[in-house]
Amino acid sequence: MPGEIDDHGVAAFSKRTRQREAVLSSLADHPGFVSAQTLHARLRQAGIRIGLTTVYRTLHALSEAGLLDVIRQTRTPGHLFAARPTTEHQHYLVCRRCRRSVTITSRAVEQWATQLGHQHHFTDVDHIIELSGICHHCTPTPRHGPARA
Amino acid sequence: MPGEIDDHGVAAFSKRTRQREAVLSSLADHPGFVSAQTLHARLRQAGIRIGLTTVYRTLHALSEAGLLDVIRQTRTPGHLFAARPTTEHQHYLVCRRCRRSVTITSRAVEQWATQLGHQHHFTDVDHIIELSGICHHCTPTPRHGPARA
DNA sequence: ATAGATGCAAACGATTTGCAGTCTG
DNA sequence: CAGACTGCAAATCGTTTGCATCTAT
Repeated sequence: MPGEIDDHGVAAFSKRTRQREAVLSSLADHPGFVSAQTLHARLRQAGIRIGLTTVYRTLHALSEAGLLDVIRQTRTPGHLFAARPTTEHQHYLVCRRCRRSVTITSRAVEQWATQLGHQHHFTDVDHIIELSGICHHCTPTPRHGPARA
Repeated sequence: MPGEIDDHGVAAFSKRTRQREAVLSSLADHPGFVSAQTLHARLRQAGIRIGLTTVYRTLHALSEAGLLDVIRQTRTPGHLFAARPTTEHQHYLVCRRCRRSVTITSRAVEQWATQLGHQHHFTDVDHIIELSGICHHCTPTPRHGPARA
């Protein structure tokens, strides 16, 4: 069968549908983190007919399958999703303002986390590391005027 | 313009009330993490008359003041709060089943996070590290010793 | 044909807010 | 007394679920 579209290696679904293609495609194109709602809006703006529910369900299935990374920020409600760039466990440094993110790979921290689990007799240890800050693009330029502390 | 009083510290409250005492007291007594709702129930069961709203507001104020640690788990909705044991930044290894938690202090990771921010030109870098697993009390298969090598 | 996928609307659960009444400094 | 605090109810908000319909295989 010549000329097939990349399956994205998804075994999380048993049927191939237009909307699931769209979700994967959008996620692949946009490297940053998105909320389900934002993704939904993005898809609709792209002319794709898809329901919010489906977006949620697809996102959920994908992260279950380990194809997505999910993060939550302490003050911001909801989850943020991003396609997992590699098969390796990664973390991100996300800009709180523009949401631009930098991928972090640190075997040291992975090991630290795992070892820590063993030390405390925990099994099935999982870790979530969320780094956030203000990137240089968003750094409030030190200007003159009504200064604040 | 008026001289603003920049209050960074522990001036979260200006009045002392019965319910606030109770929240702080309960938090101090129970070392683990609690959800606002659970804390509320706990307080009521202790015979304290307090509204859920107040619990939320108090918890919020306390964490703003840096007196509490707040974590969120990926699948579990809501936040979990715990009194900050020391003034140092700490992390926790939380059992996903019984919620028992172990306090982790690692300057190495703190530095790693901070340095990472600098490397990527991020300012105001903050990090959230959540470790979870199944503690030995809750291990599904009550075997002796870690079977993994 | 048939199990899986979709989507709308309603349900949900956690958290917030409007507002009137209460209490502390 | 004034402003801070409280609490109920209603409003939000992100997410999930019921259910009837559609569709890929």
